[in-house]
Amino acid sequence: MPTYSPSDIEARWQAAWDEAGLFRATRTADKPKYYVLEMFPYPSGRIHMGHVRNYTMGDVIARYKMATGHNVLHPMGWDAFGMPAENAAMAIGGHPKTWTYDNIADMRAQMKPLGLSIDWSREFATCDPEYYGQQQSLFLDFLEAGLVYRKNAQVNWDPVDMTVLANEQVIDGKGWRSGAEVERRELTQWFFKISDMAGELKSALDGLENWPAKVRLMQDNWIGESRGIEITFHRTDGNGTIQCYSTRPDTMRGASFIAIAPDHPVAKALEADRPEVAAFVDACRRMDTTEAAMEKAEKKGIDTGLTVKHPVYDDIELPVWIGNFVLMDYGTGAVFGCPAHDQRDLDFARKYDLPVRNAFYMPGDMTDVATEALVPAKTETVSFIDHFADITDVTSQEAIDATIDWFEARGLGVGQKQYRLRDWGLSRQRYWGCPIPVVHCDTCGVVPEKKENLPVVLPDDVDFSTPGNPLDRHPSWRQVPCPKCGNGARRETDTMDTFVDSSWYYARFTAPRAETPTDLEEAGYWMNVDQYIGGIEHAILHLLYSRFFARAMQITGHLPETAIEPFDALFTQGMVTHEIYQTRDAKGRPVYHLPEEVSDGKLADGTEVEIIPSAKMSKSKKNVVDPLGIIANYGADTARWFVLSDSPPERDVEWTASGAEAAYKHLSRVWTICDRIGAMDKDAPGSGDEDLLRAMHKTIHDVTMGVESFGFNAAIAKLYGFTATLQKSRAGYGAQREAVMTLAQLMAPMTPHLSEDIWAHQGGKGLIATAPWPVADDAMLISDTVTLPIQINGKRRGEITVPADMDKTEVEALSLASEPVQKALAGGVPKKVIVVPGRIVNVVV
RNA sequence: GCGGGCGUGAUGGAAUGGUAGACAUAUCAGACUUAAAAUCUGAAGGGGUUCGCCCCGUGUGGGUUCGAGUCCCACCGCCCGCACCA
Repeated sequence: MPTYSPSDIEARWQAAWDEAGLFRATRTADKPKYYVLEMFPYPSGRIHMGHVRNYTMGDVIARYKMATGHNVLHPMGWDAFGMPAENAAMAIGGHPKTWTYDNIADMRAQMKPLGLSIDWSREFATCDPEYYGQQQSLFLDFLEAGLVYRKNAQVNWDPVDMTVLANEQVIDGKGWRSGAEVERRELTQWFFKISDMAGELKSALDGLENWPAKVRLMQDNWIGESRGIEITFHRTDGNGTIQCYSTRPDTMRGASFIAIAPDHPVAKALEADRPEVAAFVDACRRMDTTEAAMEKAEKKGIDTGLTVKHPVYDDIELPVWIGNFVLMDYGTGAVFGCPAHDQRDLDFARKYDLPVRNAFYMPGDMTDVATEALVPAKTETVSFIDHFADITDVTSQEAIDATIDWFEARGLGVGQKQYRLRDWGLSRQRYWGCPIPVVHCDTCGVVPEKKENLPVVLPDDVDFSTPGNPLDRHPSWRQVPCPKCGNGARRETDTMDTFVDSSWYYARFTAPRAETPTDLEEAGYWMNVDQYIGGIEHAILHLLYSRFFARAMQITGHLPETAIEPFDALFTQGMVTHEIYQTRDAKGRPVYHLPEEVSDGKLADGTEVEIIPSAKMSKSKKNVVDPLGIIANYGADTARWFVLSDSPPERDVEWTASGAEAAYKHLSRVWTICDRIGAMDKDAPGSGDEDLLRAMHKTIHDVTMGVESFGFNAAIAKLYGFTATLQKSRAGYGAQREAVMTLAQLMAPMTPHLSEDIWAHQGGKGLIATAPWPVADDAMLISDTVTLPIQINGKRRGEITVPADMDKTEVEALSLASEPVQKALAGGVPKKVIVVPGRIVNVVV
């Protein structure tokens, strides 16, 4: 047999799997189903190591589940709409559509050599009219169900991408993709009513036991529940009321002003008659264009001259101010200011000389608030000053609850939960996205497109020579008859946020060619996704939107009731990182070098490079390793083995040339062992058969546990260990053959090609991919004797080997008789002896 | 500021409260070779040693326990998420 030659092996077995149709999923009644899904890729045109790691993990699970008797669905598709296609069209010419489909073809060709157990017959791209047409159909159903609406709102405007962003897409005041400072603009936009489900999306997090706690917590914080009360303040001029939301009604006695948002209706009403108010409101709008500026902006206000009555103390009147810090879209857009117990209110009060009144003091310290607000922790007890609800000796939280009850009982306010989560704005002023299927008619208003007219297909003849939305400039595409009255009308030119596309693709995979968005029977069988795998960067956006969509699809009859939460288990994998190699040019600017240009810390011309610690692979830093190169040199199995080794899957793994080399060496070693065993004398007696088989069963046990618990690195360590044992074994042919075939099976989820080859060489029946997973024999896991460490006062001082089933008292007697214990006792009597059967003996002297 | 996580050899990392450092990398030594590479075998936390062993050791300090990397408390450092949210 020649040396290990992955390129021959891999192509051959991939063909064999294809021919057997091994990964094509169909419904069956005789096996439990298992749906494993990795977050589908954006077709950038090239796969990177992150993809390799992500899909390899999913593939390990899929192949393992297949071997353990599951009916596995493991699909793949393309998250194909989005800005890069348009940017490419603008930068290098061409069309987003050609660019995208060419990339998909390239990437599919790059992925196939990895030998993933994917059902390619279910493949689709979100930019296929077949897919986005169904998405438009969903949109219309959501619209009818009141889950989508249109409103005029302040939106986050990305001035570089020239489009609107969702709140979730604004990071540190900058666009998530362009990095540009986000501006506020007022536009009419479509919104998903995700905020209606805030409470449900939050409370259901508790049920997601197989999600990382971190992701649940991030979503929890993002949804952000607060309990409080909406209190009615009556205007002293008799012109109605102002509603204020507060989480601290217990400080009501200290209320000394009301602050309303610049866009509050009361403020807007004053603009016409009061130029100084209009000027202030206008300044608020113009000055605070960027999110970043808003965060730093000084707290400013203007007195409206209006006053309201204190809801409890009739004799107190509170001035109404407009404050630049009050947000119209949180709570009621109006707050009461209690300077004594809120730092921001105190700063505001000192600046504008408003009264500061304590509602309570710390026990034993009746000092009035001066420059620092008195804010007790929820569990702290404070001394209230003649509190109207008559509370004494209660914690801050109890005071809040009692006050809410008191207000509600008198009809002065209503207890409420308030969420931070806002509705999801989905309109984007882009070409390369799913058209929003509505028509604007001068007589009928906004009219949904008729379902029989779906899909509303993107026009191909568009011009990218100027920035902005080419659909807007298209000569004819917009002109359509109104679906209602038939008169001339205009198509909506906004397209959907690309996060809409990825919010339901998992459901579409269950019936990718259905003529409705989903097929309830297929979805009922395959959903939910049993194991979802992807990056932590989607902890909020994609996963929250998908959870909303699953609920919305259920309401509109597109998913069965069982599929409320789409992803039963979630695993967030770490990135693949690499060192960065840098030199400086004549002007001292950094110049980066690809890993293959560097050896021994030097370039080919001998220049030393500066090594910058490992970071996410990125083209700009040139710290990238191309999977195709690795596969060409070492084969897919080596790449797969490496990305699973060394680091726990949830953590980052650093790609090193030596590590990749080591993976290849190991696979070669396994190959050589298989070869050696094949050449063995079949009848020659061996020695140590039982030891080898015991080690084998222990490995079956450990690797199974490792794969089940996403401990791939630990499983691989055990496989290294067993390989070394097998390599040194002098056991007979039968035992060695059994050992190497089991080794191949245990490695098969990670290195499927090599495993198939070993299996075939050793005369295994059929394909290893379909062979049932080995089961550890419990009897072989228990040995006859066991070596127990002996501790004296908790420190290891020796060991004894005893029969595994030896009685506890006998073990104790033997331990006491052992040399180290005798030495430590020096003729005395131990204070205590602890014997943990099969584990350890501890003697306290 | 609020919420959460993590600190283990030169490096990546193992370790249901039970022999800390598995496995891998890098390093060193040996075998094979004219030599190198490849391959194989072995060493290796720090310090001491009369070569029997002994002492110290999982960020720091305390605690619980027969026994703590693991549990509890405080502190230090790093990382992540959120933040004008009333």
